[in-house]
Amino acid sequence: MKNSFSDIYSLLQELAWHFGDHGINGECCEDLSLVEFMALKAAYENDNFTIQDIGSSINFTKSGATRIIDRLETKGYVKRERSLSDGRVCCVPVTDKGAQVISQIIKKNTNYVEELLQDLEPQAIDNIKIAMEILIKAMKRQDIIKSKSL
Amino acid sequence: MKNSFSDIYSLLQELAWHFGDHGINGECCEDLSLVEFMALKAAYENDNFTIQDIGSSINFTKSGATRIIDRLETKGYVKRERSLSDGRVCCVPVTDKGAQVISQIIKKNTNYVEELLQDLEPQAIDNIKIAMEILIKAMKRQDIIKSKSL
DNA sequence: TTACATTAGTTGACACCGTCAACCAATACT
DNA sequence: AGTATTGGTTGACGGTGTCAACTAATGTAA
Repeated sequence: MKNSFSDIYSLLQELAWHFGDHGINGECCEDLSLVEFMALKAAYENDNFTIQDIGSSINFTKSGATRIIDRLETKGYVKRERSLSDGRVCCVPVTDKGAQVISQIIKKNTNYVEELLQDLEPQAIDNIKIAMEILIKAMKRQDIIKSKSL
Repeated sequence: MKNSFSDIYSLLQELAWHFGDHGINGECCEDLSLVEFMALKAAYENDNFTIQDIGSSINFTKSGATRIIDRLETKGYVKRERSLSDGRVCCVPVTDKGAQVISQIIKKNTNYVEELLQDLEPQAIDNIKIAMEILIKAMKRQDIIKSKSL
């Protein structure tokens, strides 16, 4: 049983490496690094996300977040808009071009996953999905526990 | 069904992020970055691995590999040894200290996974393991196909 | 044996990237 | 009004991987 955990860890490690910075997602798409993609996705999925929100959602300092938004802005994927209710905060709406690039990346990677798994039984595919959902749920719960204990 | 693939992709993305450079493994252990850990692990698991072997196993150029080995060497985790049969190649044996740090990291992360999953039924844990093995097997097969088609 | 080609590894210059600390401007507190 | 706080930006910096040029060892062929 103990051994199962270490197997799972090493499998996770391998998966993470493959889908991380240095694997298929290193190039990600056109002109986005993985970090930039994650930031863009965060902005895309959360209306009125501020720069610091984006930073903390990807574990960066606020100056790091500023720099990433700089890059995304010069690439035309987001805009900076001062909040009307509070002149300090910057909201970062995603432009049409940004939304387009996001969905393009997601589509491409979804296709990749489909290629990977196409030969499996529907049942097996579902099992994979369920297994990963359980894992991620456990991960998130753990995060909450850790953040409380600080 | 199509939708399952996109779900799985996004779950994979999340997992990879969590276990990647910026998540729990960003700090990895003591004084190793994730990249360094992967290189050290590659050297550890393969006897007589050369510097370029290590580089290609983590998708780096040979000069990148040299730099990583530099760091691992100054930290005392590997040694450089010219091959006796070919004076050009460097083998990179892992020192005792290196082996120790590797097993320490693996242990720590195994514990983390155990913490995550301890409340699950043994059956569920096994399912997770099986699901991930299938995924990785598919991944590797795909890699081979891709490398052949180049 | 000499001359040329190839291969493993190293190094200097460089560009990219995220952090830190100092800073500015807007808002909140009293 | 005056001070403290907060969101965001910027300059300086250190860390890191690449590229191209290099050295040294090996292979090849006359």
